[in-house]
Amino acid sequence: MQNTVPARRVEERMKHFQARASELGLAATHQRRIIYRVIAKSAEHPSPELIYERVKREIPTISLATVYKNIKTFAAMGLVGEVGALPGSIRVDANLDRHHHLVCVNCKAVVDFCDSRLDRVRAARANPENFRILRYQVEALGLCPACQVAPARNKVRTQRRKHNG
Amino acid sequence: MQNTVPARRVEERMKHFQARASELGLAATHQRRIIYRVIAKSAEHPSPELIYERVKREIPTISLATVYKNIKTFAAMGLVGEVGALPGSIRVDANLDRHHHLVCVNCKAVVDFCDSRLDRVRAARANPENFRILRYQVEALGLCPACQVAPARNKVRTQRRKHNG
DNA sequence: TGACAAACGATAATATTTATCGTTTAATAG
DNA sequence: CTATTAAACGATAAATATTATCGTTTGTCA
Ligand SMILES: [Mn+2]
Ligand SMILES: [Mn+2]
Ligand SMILES: [Zn+2]
Ligand SMILES: [Zn+2]
Repeated sequence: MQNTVPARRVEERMKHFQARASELGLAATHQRRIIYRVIAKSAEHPSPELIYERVKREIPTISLATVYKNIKTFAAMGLVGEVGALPGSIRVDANLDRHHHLVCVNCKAVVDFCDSRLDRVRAARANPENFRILRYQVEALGLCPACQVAPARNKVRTQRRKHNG
Repeated sequence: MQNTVPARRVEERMKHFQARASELGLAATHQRRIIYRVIAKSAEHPSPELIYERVKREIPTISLATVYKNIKTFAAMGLVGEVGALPGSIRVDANLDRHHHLVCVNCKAVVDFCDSRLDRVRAARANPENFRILRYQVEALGLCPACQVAPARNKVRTQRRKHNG
């Protein structure tokens, strides 16, 4: 249930990452490659904390600060997206294609939702506040299959644990 | 520029709040009335911190914990909404009518966006993940008028300040 | 008006994110 | 290939955001 992205797609993303990083003058350090790969391999929109946990398996000396710094750097450069639909920690997205999200209001699972009709969403009238609208983002809020049968308990944990014994 | 709701509307909301609170067996304390009124008077989707600042003007001894506890209580009972479009602190919404939001990606301003076409947003196909979709939520991300001319600096502050001299 | 559950205020604890700073390392010029 | 150096890293403190705990106060209802 790790919601893994196909290896072929992961390699495509790694190639794109290396190419764009090079163009942007972003040093391709070992840490950055591992951090990005962890993000690219996951379809679950992982939190910084979860990314940190997984990167630590490959680089036990990695610092949480390094993970945060690089998530922010990647996001600022458009190499990853930040999903901010729920309160709590941010969720990171390697999928740069136009898409929307299914969000479980119970366990906070976030799943990609590709749908042509959602892509075409636009307001009927110009907004009276005169915002310059850059893009529309749709969230379909509801319950994931697991939470439909057992809506009581919350499955996703984003929190750090002091003692992980 | 306080983005104030008309007094008539505020009084309607207060009436509704009192009625629903009574129905729900929620004690109508002085603190709760003031906290709710602060939320009801604002159209800017204030953060808990901002609500706390304003409530303090009327109840200088109010605790930040009381403000948080009551925001959560109100939200759990459906008396207010929580807007979670941006990272950082949550934003509280007294407007319970069906509506969407304009969000400034620069200063994080959140403005109500009522639009019939957005209300009718639905996916073209059933979602392959079999979520039970409860509602669709649309955010129009862009730049508010102020940030279109001066996109550099961030105007909204949600943060506490240690020294407020 | 008194009893009691609920709510409050103070504050500690936890969770999330960013800043600081000394050390290490990737990039590149020679 | 090595020296230089700006960038990145790791450790950790600090800032910010939210929740929990607990003793005191207050609203509710008999
Ligand atoms: Mn996604
Ligand atoms: Mn609103
Ligand atoms: Zn769920
Ligand atoms: Zn703005």
